[in-house]
Amino acid sequence: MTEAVSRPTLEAVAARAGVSRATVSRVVNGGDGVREPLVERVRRAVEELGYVPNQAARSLVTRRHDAVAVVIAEPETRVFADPFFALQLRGISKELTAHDSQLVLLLTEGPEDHARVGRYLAGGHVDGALVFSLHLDDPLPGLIRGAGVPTVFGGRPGWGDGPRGDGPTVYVDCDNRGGARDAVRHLVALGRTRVAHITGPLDQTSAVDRLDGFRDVMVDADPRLIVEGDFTPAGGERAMRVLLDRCPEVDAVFAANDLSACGALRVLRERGRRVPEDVAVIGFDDMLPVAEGADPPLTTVRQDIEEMGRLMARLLLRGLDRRGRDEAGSTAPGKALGGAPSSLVLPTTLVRRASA
Amino acid sequence: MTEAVSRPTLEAVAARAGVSRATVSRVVNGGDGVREPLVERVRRAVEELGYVPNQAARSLVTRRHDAVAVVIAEPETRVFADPFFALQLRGISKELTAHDSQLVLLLTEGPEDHARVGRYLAGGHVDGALVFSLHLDDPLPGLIRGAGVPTVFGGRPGWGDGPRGDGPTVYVDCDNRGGARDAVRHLVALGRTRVAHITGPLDQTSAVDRLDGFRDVMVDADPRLIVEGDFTPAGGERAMRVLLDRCPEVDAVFAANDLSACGALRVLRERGRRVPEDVAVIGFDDMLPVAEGADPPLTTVRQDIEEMGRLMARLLLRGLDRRGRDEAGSTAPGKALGGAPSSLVLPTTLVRRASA
DNA sequence: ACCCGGTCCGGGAGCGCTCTCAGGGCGGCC
DNA sequence: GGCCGCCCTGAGAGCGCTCCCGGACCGGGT
Repeated sequence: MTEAVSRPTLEAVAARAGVSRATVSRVVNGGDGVREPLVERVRRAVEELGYVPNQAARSLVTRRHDAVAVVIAEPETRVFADPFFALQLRGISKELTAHDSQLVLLLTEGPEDHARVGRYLAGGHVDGALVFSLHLDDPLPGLIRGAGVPTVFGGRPGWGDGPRGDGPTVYVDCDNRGGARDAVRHLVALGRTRVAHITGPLDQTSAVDRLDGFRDVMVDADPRLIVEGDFTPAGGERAMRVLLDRCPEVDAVFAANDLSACGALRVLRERGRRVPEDVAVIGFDDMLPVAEGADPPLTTVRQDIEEMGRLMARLLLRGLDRRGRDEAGSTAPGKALGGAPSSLVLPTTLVRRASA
Repeated sequence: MTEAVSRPTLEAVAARAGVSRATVSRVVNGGDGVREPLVERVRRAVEELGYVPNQAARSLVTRRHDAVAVVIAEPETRVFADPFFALQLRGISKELTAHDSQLVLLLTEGPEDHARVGRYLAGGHVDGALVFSLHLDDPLPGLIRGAGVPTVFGGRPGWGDGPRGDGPTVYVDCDNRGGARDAVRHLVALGRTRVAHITGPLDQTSAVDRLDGFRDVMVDADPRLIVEGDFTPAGGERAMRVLLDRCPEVDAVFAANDLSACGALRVLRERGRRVPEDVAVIGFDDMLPVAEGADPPLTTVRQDIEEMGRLMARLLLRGLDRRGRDEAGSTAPGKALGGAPSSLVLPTTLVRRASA
C-alpha cells in the first residue's frame, strides 16, 4: 500500500536549489525581489521534487486559509432536491477556483446543526462565508454575523437591506419583484382580466417579493385570486383547485415558481381547461427540465442562477481583498477606489413558451 | 468593523485554568488520563474564553485534516442540474458531520481542471476523496489514484472491479442491472411482448448495466427495440420516435432513467398512444418531482441516493480509521477484524405508479 | 577613496498545536 | 517502614511555513 511518502518541504527544495528557505518561499509566492536565474533554479527544484506547499503550515502563520464556507440551511428536503443549489454551487465553484480558493460545504439539517456551523465559522477555519438561508425566522444568519466572518448572503435576507450590527448586509438576489411584474404585465397584455397568483411560502423573501410584484400590477386584485402555495407541485395543485372552485372564470395564473406552475397545469388539464386558450400560465425560475418538459412548455421568468453564485463569490473575495489591504496600509480611500461591496440584484427575463 | 480579535490559544486556556498546555490539549482531545477536577477546571476555562482549537496548527503536527474532498467530474451541465448530486451530497454531509469531518467540494469543468484537482489531492490537504466520475474515458480517476489518496468512488468505475495499481477499487453503486431486470420482468408479467429499451449514454457504466439487465430478461430481444438515449427528456423523445417508427406495435418501454421516460411519455401522448393501456412505461431513479409529476405518474426503479452518499462516506472514514490504526500498531490482523473496505451495491425497488 | 542608498539573499524567530519523556506523588506489598 | 511501580502532570521540541531584519554586494556621487 503506497505509504504516503513524506512530502518534500521548503527546506528540501531549498537544499536542492542551493538557496535558503526564505528564497524558495519568495519564489513560490510570486517571486518578487528574487533575481531571474535564481527564480529559474528554484522553479526547477520545485518541479523535480513535486513540491506542494503545506497549507496548514502556511495558514498557521498567515492566518489566511484560501477557503470559504458555503452554508446551506436546508430544513426541507424539497429545497435541496431542485437544481437551484447545484447551479449556484457551480457558479461559486468557478469563481473560487479562479482565485485558488477552496469550497467547504456545510449543510444544516436542523437547529442542532446551527451551533456546529456557528462554531466552525467562529473557529476561523475559513476566510469568509456564503450563506443560503431561506426562511425569515432562521436563526442561522444571526449566529453567523455573531461569528464575525465576512459573509455574503444568497437571496435577500429577511431583515431587510439596512445595516444591522456591524457593516451592511451584503447579498445577491434576482429581481423577484420586477420579474413578477413582467410576468403579470405579460398576462395583462394578453388580454387576461382575471389573473390569479399562486404564491410561494410567505416566510421566504423571494415568495414575498414575487407577491409584491404581482400586486404592483394588479393593484386591486380580488384577494380570492391569491392563494398561498409552497413551491411544490402538490402545493400548486392544491392552490389551483382552490382557485378554480372560488373563481371558475379565472383566465390566467402566475405561479411563484415552475414547480407549482406544473401542479397547476395538471389540475387545469384534469378539469378540462385548455392552456393557454382558456387559462394562461406563467411560472418562475426557468428550471429547464421542468419548464421545458411541462405540457405545454412553460412560459416563465428566468433568473441566471449560476451567475448569482459567481457574483456572490466575487463579492466575498473582493471584500476579503479590500479588508486585507486596509489592514495593511492606507487608511480610508480604498473604499472610494475599489468600492465597498454592496448587494447586487440581477435582472430577470421573461421566457415565452407555449403556456402564455 | 469588528476586527477579528486574536482568538484565545491553548496557552491562554492553560493560564486561566492554572494548568499546562499539555493538559488542556489532553482535555480538548477527549480528556483521557486527566483527573476529573482538572478536566472540569479546563472545561470551564475553555467555555469562558470561547476557545476553539486552531485546525491549522493541529494539522501541522497530526497530519490529519478531518476533511475529505468530494470530486464531481461534470463535463455536462445536465448531469449536475438533476437532484442526484444534491441528494448524494446530503448523505455524504450527514455522515461526515457525524465524524467531525469537513466536506471540501471540487467541481471540475473540463480537462484543464483535472490537473488542479490532482495537485490538490496530492497536496495532502484532505484525508481522503469521494469521487464521482461518470464517463468511461475520464482520466480523472487515474490521476486520483496516482495522488495516493484513499478514495471511494460513486458508481462503478469503468475499469471494472478488479484490483489495479495498489489496493482494490472501492465504490458504492446501486444494483443497476438487477433493478433493470425487475423493471423488465414487471413489464413481461403485465403480458407485454414487445418490450423496448431506451438506453442511457453507453459510455457510463450505469447505462451499460441497465442495458445488461434488460438483456438478461429479453434474451432474444429484437435489436431494433433498443435505442440509445442520453438520459435527457429530449433524448427520450428522439428515441421514442425512432421506436414508434421502427416498430409501431411496441407495447412497453423501459427507459434507463426518469427524464428520458418523460420524453417518451410526451411523444406517446403526441402520437395518440395511451399509457399504460397501449404502451406501458417504466423509468429509473425515482427522481421524485419528475416521476411523480409525470403524466401519468411514472412507475420506476428507486435507488436510495442519499444512502449511497452516506455509505460512501462511511466506507472512506472506516478505511481511514483502519489505516491509522494499522500504521500505529498491530501489523496485519486488523484486516481480519475490521474488514477491509470493499465495494457496496445497494438494492433497488420497483415503485408502481400509473404508467405500468 | 569613502559613504550612502538600494537591491537581493539568508538567518532566525515564532505561528498554535501535539506528543514524547521525565519527574512527582501516592498506593500496595513485602 | 521502605521500595517498587503506576498514574498523572509539565516541560520542551518541533511540525513547515512566513516574515522581519541584518548583512553582503553593487553603483554613483562627492
